[in-house]
Amino acid sequence: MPLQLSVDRTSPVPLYFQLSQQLEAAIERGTLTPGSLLGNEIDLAGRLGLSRPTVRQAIQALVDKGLLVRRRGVGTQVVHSQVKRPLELSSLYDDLEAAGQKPATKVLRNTLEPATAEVAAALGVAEGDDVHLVERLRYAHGEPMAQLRNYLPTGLLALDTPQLEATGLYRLMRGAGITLHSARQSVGARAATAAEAELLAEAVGAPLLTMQRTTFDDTGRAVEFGTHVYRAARYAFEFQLLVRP
Amino acid sequence: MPLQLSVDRTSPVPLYFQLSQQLEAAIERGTLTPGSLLGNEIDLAGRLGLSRPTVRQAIQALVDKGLLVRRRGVGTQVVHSQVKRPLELSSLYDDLEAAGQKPATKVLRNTLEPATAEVAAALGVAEGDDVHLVERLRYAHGEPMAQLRNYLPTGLLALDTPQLEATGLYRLMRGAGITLHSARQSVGARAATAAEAELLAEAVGAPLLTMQRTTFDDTGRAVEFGTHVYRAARYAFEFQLLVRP
DNA sequence: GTCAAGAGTTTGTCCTGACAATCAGACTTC
DNA sequence: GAAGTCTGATTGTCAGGACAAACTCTTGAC
Repeated sequence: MPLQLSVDRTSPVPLYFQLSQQLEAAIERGTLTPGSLLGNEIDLAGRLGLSRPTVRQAIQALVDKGLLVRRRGVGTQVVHSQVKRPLELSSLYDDLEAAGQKPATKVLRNTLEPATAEVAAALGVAEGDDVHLVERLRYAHGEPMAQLRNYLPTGLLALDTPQLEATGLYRLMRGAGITLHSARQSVGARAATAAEAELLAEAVGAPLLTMQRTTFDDTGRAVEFGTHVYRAARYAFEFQLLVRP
Repeated sequence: MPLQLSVDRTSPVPLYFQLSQQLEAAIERGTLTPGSLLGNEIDLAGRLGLSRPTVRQAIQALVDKGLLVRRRGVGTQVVHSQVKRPLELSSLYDDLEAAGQKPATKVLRNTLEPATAEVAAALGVAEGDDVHLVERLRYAHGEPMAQLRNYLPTGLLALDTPQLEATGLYRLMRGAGITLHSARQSVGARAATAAEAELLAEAVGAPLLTMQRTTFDDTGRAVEFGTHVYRAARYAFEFQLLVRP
């Protein structure tokens, strides 16, 4: 009921964003319980000394995140469900780390190779052009988990093997000033080949989860193409998704 | 360059939505080419006889969809990449239909069953309570493609077998006035059991793609829990996802 | 020629105000 | 008692204006 909200007008952080974060924190903390009404926008604006559009912008951000639901004539309610996060472009590294499993990485290859037709098409370069190839084996709890093979255009990023073993590829890219925008993914399954079985300590023919992903930055340039193979017995993709209204 | 834009003020469709749809259509059609500037918001508003907030709302909708990128001091650009759609909560039926493969469905079971512990937990009902069980086999091009098993709480929807064979489950739910809000999914892989192999015309031990999904409506109520099995040789999940800034 | 400063452009944020559409509940009427 | 009807509450849409922040390009200085 108390629900302390306040904004700092001297801060460079936008007002709507401050409000949005405070509301999200209150939901996370349980101060705003699922199903509870938020109180109407006009009052809220008045109490905070903000205008209604600003308050609406803050609320809209949380509606887009799936945390709130608005109903005309009724009000804005906290959605009561196990919303975690609406599927981000996360790396396996981050996923594992978030799950509390300290991931380890072994770089198997880090070279320049001429692009095959498939890679060239995905990255938008000419066939035969040199591209970076990074092949890694990722472990969790000391067990091999996945074989990750990534292709990157040249001249985008310095790929340092020690760094690749210490963190994830996406972090390196973000750190290099590349703003990831979207990705096209394909998730399937197939039986393990002899080489894969050897590498992942599985039997030949064991089911593997496969993922192909092309990632684009905000200029539409393909910045990465990866074909990955996961041990199905050890890993599954978990995600939350929102229906866009 | 011409780019015919106009809004109909007598229409009940919101102005920002009319504009947003026209812009999206122009991008789809190729009239607005990737990388091209959209022209500044003030002018655009003036030319259309709209206010700037309305134009901004229209543009924002497309930015959220990943079709446009805004840059302060530069302008709004059409993102040039193969954006299709940012992963909707789509049913297999819709997916197949969109791919031009006429899907067929055979209902194997449509009964009431007591909920197991797993189903009860997913749907938020008591263990042993009756729930609907719908088991279907889905075909594409006359070939079996997937086994779909769905559990639904009672009293939500009339599950008519002929209707289930004619369309997808999600369409039925939407038609019954249920507004889908979010879903929690898990995608994995495993080897086919003897029963699954028989049903899907695969060999025992063949890799299968598995998906579990719990769907929630906008009140946070679980409205469906499904465990599905796809022939990995015939199907893969394809989707596009956006990085939320 | 190179680098820095400044001007102009464009989006980002925020305000005030107004009316419309929709929903829930109380009220009226039959 | 049941059905329709009205009323109040709340979000949805739209206008117009103002200033701030970030980017690009030109201009100027060295």
